[in-house]
Amino acid sequence: MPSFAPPPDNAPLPGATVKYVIETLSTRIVTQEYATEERLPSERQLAQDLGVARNTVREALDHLETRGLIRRRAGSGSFVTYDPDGQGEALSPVAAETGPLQLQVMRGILEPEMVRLAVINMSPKQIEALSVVLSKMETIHVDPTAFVRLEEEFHRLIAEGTGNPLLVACYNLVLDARRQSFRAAMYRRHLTPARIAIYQHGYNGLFNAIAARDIEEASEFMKLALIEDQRLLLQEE
Amino acid sequence: MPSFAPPPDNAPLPGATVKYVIETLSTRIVTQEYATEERLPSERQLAQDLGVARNTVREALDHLETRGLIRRRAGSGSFVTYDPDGQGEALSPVAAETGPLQLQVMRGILEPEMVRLAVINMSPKQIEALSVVLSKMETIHVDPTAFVRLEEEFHRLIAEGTGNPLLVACYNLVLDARRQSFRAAMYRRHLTPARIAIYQHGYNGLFNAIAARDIEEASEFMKLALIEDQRLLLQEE
DNA sequence: TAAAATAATTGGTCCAAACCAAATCTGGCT
DNA sequence: AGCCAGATTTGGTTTGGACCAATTATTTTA
Repeated sequence: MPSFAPPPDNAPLPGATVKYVIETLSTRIVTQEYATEERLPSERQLAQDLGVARNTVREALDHLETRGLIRRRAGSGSFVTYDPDGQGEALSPVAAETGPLQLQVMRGILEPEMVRLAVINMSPKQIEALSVVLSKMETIHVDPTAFVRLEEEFHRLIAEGTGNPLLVACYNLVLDARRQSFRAAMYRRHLTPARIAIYQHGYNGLFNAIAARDIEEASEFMKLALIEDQRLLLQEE
Repeated sequence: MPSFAPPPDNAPLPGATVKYVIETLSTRIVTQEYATEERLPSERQLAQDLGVARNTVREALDHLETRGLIRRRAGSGSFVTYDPDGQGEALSPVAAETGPLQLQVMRGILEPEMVRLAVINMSPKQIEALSVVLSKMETIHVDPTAFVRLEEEFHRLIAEGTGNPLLVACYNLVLDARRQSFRAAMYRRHLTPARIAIYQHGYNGLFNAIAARDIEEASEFMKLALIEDQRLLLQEE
């Protein structure tokens, strides 16, 4: 008989160990805990540290490699290829032809519903991952590039929290377009420290609403973040 | 020291076992030794027959699944999805892992808003194109495959009618997933002539609402079509 | 000191076993 | 017949261990 209570967390629950490792490592990479070009610990070491079998670590690394976050060399090690300042990241073609207004429209459709689904479906572990990203965000006060990157990770985690692969795929397109828009905005120095502080406050509220499983509150915060982005992206000068 | 003699073959040589299994199985599938829709032997059986571990068989099956040759259902078996009669348009990977319920959720989010934007933005020429597809649909009374294809075209035109490339890109993913779901539904002969007639009536009303620029009416018809699809895709037998 | 041999480390591949959850099959009951 | 409970089968996940091949570090040797 299945129990109503959520799975007893903290240690990876059966059937989700690989995902746990993927989450853990990709977060460390995106947050530059493992810096670009850096060698990450050996598979055997990671296995021991994370308390899983080496096979499991390998599966996770396979995933990271196909996602282009790392590259592996036999006998040498696994190296971070993910580059935050990736000028060279190939944006999907749709991102190029999507204007800021069209982006906002699409986000306005997806995000409020997305966060509702996420609030309902996110596991404690996923919420924990969210909090990790949030706390990293709170340490940033100036660097717009780093902040936007973490913001994106935050959004991605919410999308994945819905458990809907189709929604995740769609939202990835949205995030691509968003990244492109923000690149221009950062170039114009619109993302000032003052603005960053505003965002931090908003995301903090959003996270608390999610953690408290308050659907409407979370949806409202999501809309506020969207409006804030709108101010940033659509302002003309 | 490497030996001059060629590797003692017949049995897979070390370091190429997975490839050997992939080769063997994909050949059997493409040559229809395992026919389309047929269930192939269980993983444990294959492992024994081919003289390898079940793990190795699984790795090979993973590969075949991502290549779209087979589909696996826990507790049921692995089935050949490869269809030599070229209909086999490669579905995007997300379509494969999207369940009918998840598809419905995503459509419920996108379509009502999408049709609103379309009603506002569609040019007379685009509406004309819609009417052409609609009249083609009305000539079909039996053939589910042809009808579904036209239906998809109808939806695609609406998406393009929004003038939002990002939305179009997202909705293409949705249509991919929808096509995959409908494939199964058609196989189970759920799309009967009676149902087709119901759809035709609905699409007719939807078109009239769009042509009349009646936003709310169009959105309502769109929701009705979605509910009808829901009946078709989520019905159990 | 420089080159060569050797050891240690690292990712790559494969195997064997155990357990889970979903789906299916089976036997007995009404 | 029809239904239901339990045994069985099937894919899904994870563990742990063994060996290989590429690389790097270390030691030995000329």
